[in-house]
Amino acid sequence: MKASSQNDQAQTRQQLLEAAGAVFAEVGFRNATVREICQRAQANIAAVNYHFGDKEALYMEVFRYSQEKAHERYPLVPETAPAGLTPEKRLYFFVYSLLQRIFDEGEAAWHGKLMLREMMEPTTALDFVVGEKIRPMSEQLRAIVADIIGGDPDDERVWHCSFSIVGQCTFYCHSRPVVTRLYPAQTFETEALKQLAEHITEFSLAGLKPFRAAKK
Amino acid sequence: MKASSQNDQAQTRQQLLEAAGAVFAEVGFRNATVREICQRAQANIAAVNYHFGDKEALYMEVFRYSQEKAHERYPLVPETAPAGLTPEKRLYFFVYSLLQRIFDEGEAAWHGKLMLREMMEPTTALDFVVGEKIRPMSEQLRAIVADIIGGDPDDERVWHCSFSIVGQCTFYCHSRPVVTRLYPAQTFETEALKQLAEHITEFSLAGLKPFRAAKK
DNA sequence: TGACCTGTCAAACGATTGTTTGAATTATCT
DNA sequence: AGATAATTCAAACAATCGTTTGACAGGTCA
Repeated sequence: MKASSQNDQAQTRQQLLEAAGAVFAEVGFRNATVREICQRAQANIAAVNYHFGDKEALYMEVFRYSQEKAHERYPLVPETAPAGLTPEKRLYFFVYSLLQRIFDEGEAAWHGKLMLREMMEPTTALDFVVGEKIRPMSEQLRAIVADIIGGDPDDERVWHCSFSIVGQCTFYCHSRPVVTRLYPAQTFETEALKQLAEHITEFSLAGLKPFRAAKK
Repeated sequence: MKASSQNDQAQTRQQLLEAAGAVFAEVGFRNATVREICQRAQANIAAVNYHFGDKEALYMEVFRYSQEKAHERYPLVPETAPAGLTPEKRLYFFVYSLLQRIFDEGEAAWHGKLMLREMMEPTTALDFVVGEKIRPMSEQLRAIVADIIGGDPDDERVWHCSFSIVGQCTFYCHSRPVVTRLYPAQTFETEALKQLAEHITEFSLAGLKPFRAAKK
């Protein structure tokens, strides 16, 4: 049939992307095998090399693909939060959105996990994702922090405070195996994430206070 | 000669341990090759299997070995800080000691990096290190936090606050490639670590304030 | 000295990796 | 329908992995 064949063309590529995203996120680039990716995608072993060239090119494509998915699911704060909000409310939205990204269990979860792996063992994909995604998020957060404590978004104080906030969020993901062993009561479903976001926001808003009013 | 042979016996084992520690810390367990370890240790390819059985047994031995090294270099806070200190001072010592462990560049650095890798891809070694090292550190930190905000060290509030503190510390290590790309001004030598410890302590002490006095 | 244990070494083993090949199959277009 | 291009497939490729093997050297104890 015509329809199925047309689908198959793009479908194999798509299935390879999704299967590769899952596998790369689970075991990392080097530990991922082309055979398993093709098996999950119900494609032939040669499919990766035919459609993408080699394993590394597939990896880069997966990065771009997963970034789109993550962005359309969890847009940046300015797009999702009503304008004119207080900086404190904007901080809460930022934290909650970041936690959601990180702990998403579905397809959009690849991006978070892939980024975590990039942080440990950077490849050329990291430069891409830093410039494309992380830097805008950093500027956004630093703008919020600067609104709260005053001063320029490029101040060392603002940088360190924003790192303190992001560090609290990423910790639960980076150290998840440790957290679950240490404190099994901690879960990561929707309601728990909300409580976590509230805690981190409250802790951070209070933590920012001593850094206020240092206006030159 | 007698001496050299006796030395060689233990010496090969020792060199294997140190070489393996370096390689495992650099590229992780699965990506580390027995050939490279033996090459760095100036030993034969069969040396690992002869002295340790297999690659995994070597990995566990490296974990134990590096833990000893790390502990004798950066003992826990109660051993290094004078007793009777205020909880605020003890928190600073805890933060600074943790940062030192994490960013040590020498031999003792293996342990920190190996632990980071365990958190991403846990093996059986993680259970060992959590029970042996991380849990005591967690209890220590939660005792400090409980001293500051009151309540039981097992309160959910205390747990989350201690995670907020540790998260700030580990962030710079977990996300180091991102931090250096985003904010190249950030360095990690002794003086910078001290300033970082001061910032995190100040941020955290202020952040703890809203959680005080919630005594039942 | 001669038997015995310990440790080292080069060589090879089987398994798995990413990639390539050439034929078979399917879709596209005149 | 027939020719052409695109895609899939099983099989094999060379390279690398952890591990095993058997020969060889040196020290110990009878």
